[in-house]
Amino acid sequence: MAATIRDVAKAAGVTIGTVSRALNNYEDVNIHTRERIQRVARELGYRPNQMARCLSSKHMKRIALILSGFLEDTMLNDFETMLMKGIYQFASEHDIDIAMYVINSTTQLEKSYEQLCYEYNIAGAILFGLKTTDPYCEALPVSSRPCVTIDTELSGEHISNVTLDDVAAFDELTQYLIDRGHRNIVLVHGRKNAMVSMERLAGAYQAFERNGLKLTHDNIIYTNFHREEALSGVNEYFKTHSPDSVTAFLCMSDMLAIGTIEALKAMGRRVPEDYSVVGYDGLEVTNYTDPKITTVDQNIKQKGYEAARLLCDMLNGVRPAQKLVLPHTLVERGSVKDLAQK
Amino acid sequence: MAATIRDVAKAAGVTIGTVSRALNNYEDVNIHTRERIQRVARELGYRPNQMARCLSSKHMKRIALILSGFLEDTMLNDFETMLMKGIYQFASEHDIDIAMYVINSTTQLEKSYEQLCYEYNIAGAILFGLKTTDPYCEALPVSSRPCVTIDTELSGEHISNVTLDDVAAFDELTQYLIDRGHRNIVLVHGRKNAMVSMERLAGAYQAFERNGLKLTHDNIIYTNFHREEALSGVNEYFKTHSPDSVTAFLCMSDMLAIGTIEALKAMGRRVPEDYSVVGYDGLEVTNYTDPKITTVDQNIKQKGYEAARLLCDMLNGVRPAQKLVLPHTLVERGSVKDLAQK
DNA sequence: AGACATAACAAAAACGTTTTTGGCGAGAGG
DNA sequence: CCTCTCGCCAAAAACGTTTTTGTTATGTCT
Repeated sequence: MAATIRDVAKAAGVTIGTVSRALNNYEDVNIHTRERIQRVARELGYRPNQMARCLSSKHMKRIALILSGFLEDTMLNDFETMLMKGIYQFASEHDIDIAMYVINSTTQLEKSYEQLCYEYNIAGAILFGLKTTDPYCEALPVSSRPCVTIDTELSGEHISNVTLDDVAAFDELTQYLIDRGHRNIVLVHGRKNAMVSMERLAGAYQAFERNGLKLTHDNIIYTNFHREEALSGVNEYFKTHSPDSVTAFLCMSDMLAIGTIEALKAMGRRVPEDYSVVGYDGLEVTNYTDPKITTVDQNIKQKGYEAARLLCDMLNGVRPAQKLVLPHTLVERGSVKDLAQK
Repeated sequence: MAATIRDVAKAAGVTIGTVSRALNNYEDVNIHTRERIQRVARELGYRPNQMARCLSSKHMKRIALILSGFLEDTMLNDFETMLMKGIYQFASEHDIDIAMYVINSTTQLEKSYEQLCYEYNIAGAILFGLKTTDPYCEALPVSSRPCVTIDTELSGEHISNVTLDDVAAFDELTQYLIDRGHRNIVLVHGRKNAMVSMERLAGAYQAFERNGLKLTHDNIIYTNFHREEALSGVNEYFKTHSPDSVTAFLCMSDMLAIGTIEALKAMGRRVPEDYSVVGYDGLEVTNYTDPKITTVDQNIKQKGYEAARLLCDMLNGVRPAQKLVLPHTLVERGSVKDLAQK
């Protein structure tokens, strides 16, 4: 059986309170005693039980990563994984441990945010995957626990958001196509009521307007972010439109771009020679397709890292709640043809 | 503040002990009292604090997922994610919660397996990513805690393994190529000392032998499982071999297949028309490449699910430690040409 | 009727920490 | 010499549960 604090106390000839204060580097324990205790603890291989720790202590609570919709098959594994890598990267660098909980819209109804936090002694949380209609979106702003939402805009005294400027990024992506001579652009749209879709639409609209182009229902293909829908959507599109009515496809996600390219190839068209396609997200997979897809990298791993840092800073009171907008990166690969270039 | 067991006790006019036994459905509490307590608990939104719970109770401990090497950039994100999905799937179905810990070879030295388990009240664990040289590989067999290793063969009284028959699967994959008329096959090899590489090599060797083919260093390209190494490896290969000295590339992983295809394409060759390529793992990404890659699906999600189930069964004493070999699936896609077919 | 089992709960111990409060001796200031 | 502070540590309370042990009333058997 592993050593407890009591074993250390007995071996060092002090009480458990002194051991605790010695190991936590309190001031009021003599330097010699402290060192003796630390030596004994090391010799016994003592490690404080974390359960007991955060039970007793007021401020030794845990930080959590709460993932919503993780189990639903969105095909976007990369997102959560990258996020987790960023978060655990920070955690390992700062020797903190984070607890992960997977929830969904249903479990949010069964167990409130406060209940969840209380149940697991959660001092602060990072939340990802929240839909605007989710119950937790109402609970977070009124909670006294600091939290950081990723890709979800929520305001409150103790809420920070880590996002990127989706509007600007998508504007930039659209402009990128326009700059390369594309005037007839079809937008492959994501889930209609999703916040991200709305923002990206706004970005596209903004760029279209600025360049005197029109964005109408006629040149939008609607999907729910699934690859297959882009595939069938593109096929549908060409049933009512001539092949040369469009030169580029502006997709709201990489997966949609993959579906679009697949459809075009199946029709015997080449990318980017016949049609240009751009994606959005910066998934690893865009490196492995043919052609490699030009996309906007969301730097999701960095998002995770920054979210973790922000949360810890908030918990330590060294940084106020804030809205952090991370930079995005337009990654030029090989799926776009420059029409201007002769 | 959330309700504690004391609040429930007071509101129901009983002691906390009775509340605990009532909520945990013990026999020795009157049916009426029990129902009253449960009603009060519901009204107060009471949820037992899990930290306190597993501190006090002997058998209310936690099950853990211990991931080694998660933060190292292996580009195999899909693996861990799929695994986690399987595990959390089981967890959500059975209302148990699992704690995740990410470690690596270094942290294994700093904190022993037993210390880790004691520190976090872990009753049993699922381990993934263990290298054969890792310290935990010696600790697990002598531990009294049940555990399940995934893709790592370890024997011990309380150790189960969930694996697939790598040898047979790779044999089957090799035979698949041979059956389609391929005689000149180049093996794209993974990390040399890795267990999985050795097993897959054995499978390939076995199939080669059976068909009277020779597997020599001359037709093996060595890599460390990285895509770039396959890419450069294939280029190197053709510097010393004529283009028609080979018809198929047998890759030990999907990533290697992706790199191989990329190299071939860059040389102006077509897949599968000029060269056939097969992968191994069944990553989602093999669906998005061009051509889609024929591969062996490891059913990693199911591995996670079964591992979780097995561990729980072991903890509940309803299933002994065992070596579980899950089925694999050869997935035919479009990266192999049938030479026999005219 | 007396001994004894049983149902149903109360009371208290235990889990392993952190934190608060108490106490004692030594040195300092008046 | 008396008090006051302070360094240092012991003692005990607290965290929120589960589990063990005790107790009381009620019934059952001989």
